[in-house]
Amino acid sequence: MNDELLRVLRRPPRERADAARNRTRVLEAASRLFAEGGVAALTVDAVAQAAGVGKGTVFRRFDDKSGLVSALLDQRERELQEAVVFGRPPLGPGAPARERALAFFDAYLAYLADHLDLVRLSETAAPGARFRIGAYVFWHRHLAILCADRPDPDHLAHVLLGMVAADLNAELLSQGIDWGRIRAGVAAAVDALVAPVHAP
Amino acid sequence: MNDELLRVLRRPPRERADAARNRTRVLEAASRLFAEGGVAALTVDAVAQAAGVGKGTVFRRFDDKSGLVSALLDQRERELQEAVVFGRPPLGPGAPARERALAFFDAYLAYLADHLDLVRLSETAAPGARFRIGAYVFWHRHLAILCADRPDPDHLAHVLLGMVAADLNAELLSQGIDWGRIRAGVAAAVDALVAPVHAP
DNA sequence: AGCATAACCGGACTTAGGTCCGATTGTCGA
DNA sequence: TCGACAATCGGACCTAAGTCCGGTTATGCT
Repeated sequence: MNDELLRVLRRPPRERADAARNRTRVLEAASRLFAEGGVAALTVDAVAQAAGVGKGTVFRRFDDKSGLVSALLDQRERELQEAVVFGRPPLGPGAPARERALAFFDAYLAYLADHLDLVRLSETAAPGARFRIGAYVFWHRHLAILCADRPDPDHLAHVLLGMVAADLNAELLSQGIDWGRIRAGVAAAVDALVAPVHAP
Repeated sequence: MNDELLRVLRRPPRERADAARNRTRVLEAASRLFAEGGVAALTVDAVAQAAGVGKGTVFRRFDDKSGLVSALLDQRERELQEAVVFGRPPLGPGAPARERALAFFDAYLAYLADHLDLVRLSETAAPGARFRIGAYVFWHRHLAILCADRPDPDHLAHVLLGMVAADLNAELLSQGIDWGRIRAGVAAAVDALVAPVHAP
């Protein structure tokens, strides 16, 4: 039982070398397949085969397909997150809440426009996947803090993020509503929703 | 070619008796399976077998699983639609736009609370299924008309409907946000978004 | 260096939605 | 009543996500 105690105290052993190598292989293979054939070519079997790895390995690393695609998007999303936390106003700290929110949605829509297919895949691979992605939780906190003076910031933040759901915006585009209208519409809504409670 | 002409002019032949009988059988089987085992029991194979019908038949009638579930919900949804078109204010015609919108969301949230699992299934069975359902198109028109004086009623109506997406609300419930908070939050958002443009 | 252990690997297997096509059967016109 | 046509039927088949488990290998301790 001394052994057990020691094992608990010991820091978790670092990732095995083969595991790390396989992770990068899988991500590279996925990236290449997507570049060549779009989302249609991005099946787990194809990725595993292209990476020279078993299917089980992919699922152990990334949990599910949604996780794999999220990992592909991770880099870009991280940049946006850092700009929000450490960047200059109005995206970063320092600007009034409403302007920060507007800046965030502008930046996020640009990101979405660049990666709509992949984001959509990561959000719809499994029902409810969208809300489990780390980035979603992050954006939700950010917006809830910006709306702190409203009656229910938690709910409002979810509603705001609903406007940038990949599925919705893919549908809007297919209906002929272009990114310009989307940006304008989102900005107007943010303006109306994040405004401080108006005194009558 | 005379034949062909006649065939075109002739009204489309009514649904074959066996086809109609099978449709009701499938719907009854689906309804029973759901009552007994919830959404988990609602697989297409199980429904087909319980209805004593081949799998192909189910798909021919209802296109896909989403269509089957939508058909199950059709009755209830129709009642709501009729109340909106022919009912008394504030849900029906006659009340100011903002009040009609508020009444609609209240009624829809009640419907959603009663059938969350099924609605979720019908909305997430296939990516983008939500927007193809007839009812969605109907609600979208209704709301766009109510927002006619806003800059982009089309986009705004989509954003408003985003608040009652089944997936989102299932997530909110699982996070401990109850229907009372949801109703209040939605009402506040509708109030802010549907308000006529304020003169500065 | 050698060994015990735990993590990792990978492919066979399961599940479920959706497609297809030969066989069947209802419907319409004569 | 009967025949031809077209819609319908049904189950075998396909695809793709996700699970499982016996074999393998890196790791860390002695």
